[in-house]
Amino acid sequence: MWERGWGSPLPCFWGEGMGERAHWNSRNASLSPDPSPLKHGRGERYRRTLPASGNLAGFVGRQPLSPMQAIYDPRAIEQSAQDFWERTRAFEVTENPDKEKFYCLCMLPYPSGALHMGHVRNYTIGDVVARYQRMQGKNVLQPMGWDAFGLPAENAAIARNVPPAQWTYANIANMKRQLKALGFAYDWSREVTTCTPAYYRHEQKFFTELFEKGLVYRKNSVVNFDPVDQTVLANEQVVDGRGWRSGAIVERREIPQWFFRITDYADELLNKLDELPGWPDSVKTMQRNWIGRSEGLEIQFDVAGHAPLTVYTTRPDTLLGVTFLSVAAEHPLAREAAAHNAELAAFIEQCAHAAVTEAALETTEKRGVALGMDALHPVSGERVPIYAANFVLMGYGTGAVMAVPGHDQRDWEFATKYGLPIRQVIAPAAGRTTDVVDLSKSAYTEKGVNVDSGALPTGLELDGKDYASSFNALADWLAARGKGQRKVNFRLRDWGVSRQRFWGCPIPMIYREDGTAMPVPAGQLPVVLPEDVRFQGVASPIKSMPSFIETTDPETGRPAKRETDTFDTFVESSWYYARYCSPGAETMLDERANHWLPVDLYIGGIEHAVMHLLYFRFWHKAMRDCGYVQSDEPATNLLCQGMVVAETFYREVDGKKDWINPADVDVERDSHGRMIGAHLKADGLPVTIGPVEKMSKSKNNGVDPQALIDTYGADTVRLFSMFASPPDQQLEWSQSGVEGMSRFLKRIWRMVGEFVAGGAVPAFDAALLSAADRTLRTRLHETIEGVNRDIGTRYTFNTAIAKVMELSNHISKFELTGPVSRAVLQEAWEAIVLMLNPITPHTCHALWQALGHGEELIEDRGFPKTDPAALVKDLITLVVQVNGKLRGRVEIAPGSTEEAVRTAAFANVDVARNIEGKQVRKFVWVPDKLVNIVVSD
RNA sequence: GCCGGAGUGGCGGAAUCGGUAGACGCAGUGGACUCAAAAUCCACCGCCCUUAAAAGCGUGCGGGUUCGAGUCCCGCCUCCGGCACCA
Repeated sequence: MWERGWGSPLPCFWGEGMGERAHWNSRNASLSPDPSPLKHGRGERYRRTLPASGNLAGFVGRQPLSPMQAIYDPRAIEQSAQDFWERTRAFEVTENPDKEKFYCLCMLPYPSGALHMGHVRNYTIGDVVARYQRMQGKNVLQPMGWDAFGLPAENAAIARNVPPAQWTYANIANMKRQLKALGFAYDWSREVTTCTPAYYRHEQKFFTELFEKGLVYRKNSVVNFDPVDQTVLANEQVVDGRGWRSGAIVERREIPQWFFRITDYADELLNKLDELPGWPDSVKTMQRNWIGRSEGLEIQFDVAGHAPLTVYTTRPDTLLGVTFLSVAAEHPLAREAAAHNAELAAFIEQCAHAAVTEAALETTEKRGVALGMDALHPVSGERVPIYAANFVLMGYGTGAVMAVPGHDQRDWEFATKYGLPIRQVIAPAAGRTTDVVDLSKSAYTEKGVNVDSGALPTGLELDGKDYASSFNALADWLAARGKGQRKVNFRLRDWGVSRQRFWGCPIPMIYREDGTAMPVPAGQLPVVLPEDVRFQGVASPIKSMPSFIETTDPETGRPAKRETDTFDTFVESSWYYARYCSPGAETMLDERANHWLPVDLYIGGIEHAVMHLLYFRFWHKAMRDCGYVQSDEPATNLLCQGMVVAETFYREVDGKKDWINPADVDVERDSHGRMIGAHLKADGLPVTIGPVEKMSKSKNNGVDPQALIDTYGADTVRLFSMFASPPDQQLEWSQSGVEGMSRFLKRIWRMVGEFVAGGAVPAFDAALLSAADRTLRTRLHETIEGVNRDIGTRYTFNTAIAKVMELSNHISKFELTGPVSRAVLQEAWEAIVLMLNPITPHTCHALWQALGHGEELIEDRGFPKTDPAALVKDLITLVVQVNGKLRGRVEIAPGSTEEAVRTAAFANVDVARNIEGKQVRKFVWVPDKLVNIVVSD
């Protein structure tokens, strides 16, 4: 494990012997100290010390100021700052019409037991933005809560024989303590826990409202069924086609389930994406593709003696190329044909055990069996065979598709495999001369012009027509004969919310004696999930609990049964953001929600790009249509963070990899710093270096944030998570990188200490600035400008930190040269503390006091502002290229004319050498930036 | 399979609107301080050829556009996220 401990709390304080280490003022000893009176009785402060850590509880909250200790002691600093925030309720907010609001929201955590680095990263990003926005004078809401229902609690309950509720609440307590230790500026008075009736009662009520509006319905849908455990399995619980616990071959089963009509909102969910400029393009593109709006035709194929088969296609132009149809294995037609076809029956049986995920469907080998039935082509009247195929699912669309092997690659592969005819009816359009059509090698899938359509009925000419014309011709012709119609289709499917699990919100429905369903009346809500339960096996306890199930029909008083399924946990996470705005409200939301919504910045993992973020948008629109909110969209800006990854190490034992935590490994490097080997600390023997992968239990490469906080302090952990990479890319964990951040904080601490120990600060007077003072001020204000842009608009916290580091490097080289040099340094240090405050708030809370201020909330001080006068420069460096290659630099006044620049450029000795004896062809001038002299021999 | 990303020194990354590739940090090398170590401070640090200077090469691979490409276009490769019951 990580080395723990806090270094030695040396009784050594600034002003008592460390002063001569302060190199800038020791070099310039004659310039300081200033004899003028001290600002706030500085001298006295250095005589007070923090008590030894461990005795802090009695200290914090009563002493007015923490004196500055020579050694950077994160434990004491962080405890003191956190106590100050808690004591003053610094981050509790109420609606304030006089201030601009900013709602900063992070995706709420699942209480799995302990924080992981992904949480730390997510919540640090949120906290940096929240504190920064507060420093911009805004009224910032930053809440936190718990996505407390879910599968892992049931697994823990089964494994340890504790009720899921007990496990969940214990995890919440632990993780809340960890969040507080990281110093996040949350308004905890708004905390929500989704597994409490106080939360889910509103969701049950809203569900019944949606039911009354017709936005909820019940239909059959496929699940994974474990025949041994007699239970429904999540996709994650199916491993290689078997139940993860029982090992039984999983079966597909159709059971009735509740659905939200999210497809009613498909058009709005799609169109409103165009009005979300603050969302990443990648997420909007994924959502567009997920919704998948398409325009096509629904076409009927007659089947002798049966109802016609309806297929949907976006390529009706290829209709004359149809050589067979495919239906799902569960299709009634296939079932009927199987009655006297053993091969087909066996195939259907096999399909009943196949995985149901789209990925599995698309990647498993396409197979099929002929039904021995034909359909009639609606245009040509030809007989085309019908196949049962494993890549068509009942329930998605009509359960039947038309196959055009000449112009669809999947159909081509199927036809090639089963010897079905492949017919070309599309040829490259004029101008597409590079297209090669060789149907013996692959399908031609481009849109082109129709050819070889054969003998067509009068009034339907296709040959020579392009995609749009043949689409229209066929749509009209088929519609006139009742064989087809235009149809807008969506890939998006309705949202199935029924789960056959215990640890979820009960679906508030009642089944009457006649089997019809009705919602639980408002007066009888909430339907409370019993918390004190023990699992007998793996099934949900309420499914065999008469006290839960048995009820009465509220209209007739006759016996009735409750629904025992619970909601998908995405339901709870679809509206928590709104509930934060109305804490304690008797209804789901009250007027306060409209004050705070929409969320100004929503931060979370990219893995939620489609499902959660689409449900979240859908729910907001449904709430709007029920009168709960006024806005159309839940969040105006979205920031998706990357994963946290780490190196992996392992040893092979009997061909099995035994993964070793990076914390337990020492790495050897060669003289260039390349990693050449690693060995286990415990036994000194070598281990194999694996790839860099997402932190996970299975690869044992997770790093415990708590151990890092204990060793380095929360600010170091926060600083590292923000510095190591930009928020939207993956973050690679590095032990030495964390140590580097710790070094930086210690260095800043020491430098501020040395500066303060240098004595009083003269008043700032621009007229007295030396050249060096002016240069430092220019750098300072360039930094302020850059950091404002990086944190406020670009969200590139890594470059903001780099800029502050660069500035601190300049300060360490800065020499006092004028009467107001110390005033410039005071300005610089105050600005640095303010700029770093969103990222390392505890350290900055202490440094701010060290710089002569009282204990106060830095957020209310405001973020530093750029002084435009400080940005003005006398000379700038202009780059001179010859034929696009850098050959020289010239110093020139900003705003110089092209002629002046040309003269200076040609006068440069390095440039002259490179153009000597050559002819100047062109002179490219980019004002105040560069010139490019194009020459030839 | 489909959808969306990413690929730059030994490593994480910077280059913000097509204009100086490698900011900042880590690792490493040399030095100062120390009895010594740790800590700290100073210097160096893409590759290649060099005493040095200068030149050449260099942003996953192959082409293209441009005075100029990490950045734009076309075609690939590899890795990562998602694919509807993990959250």
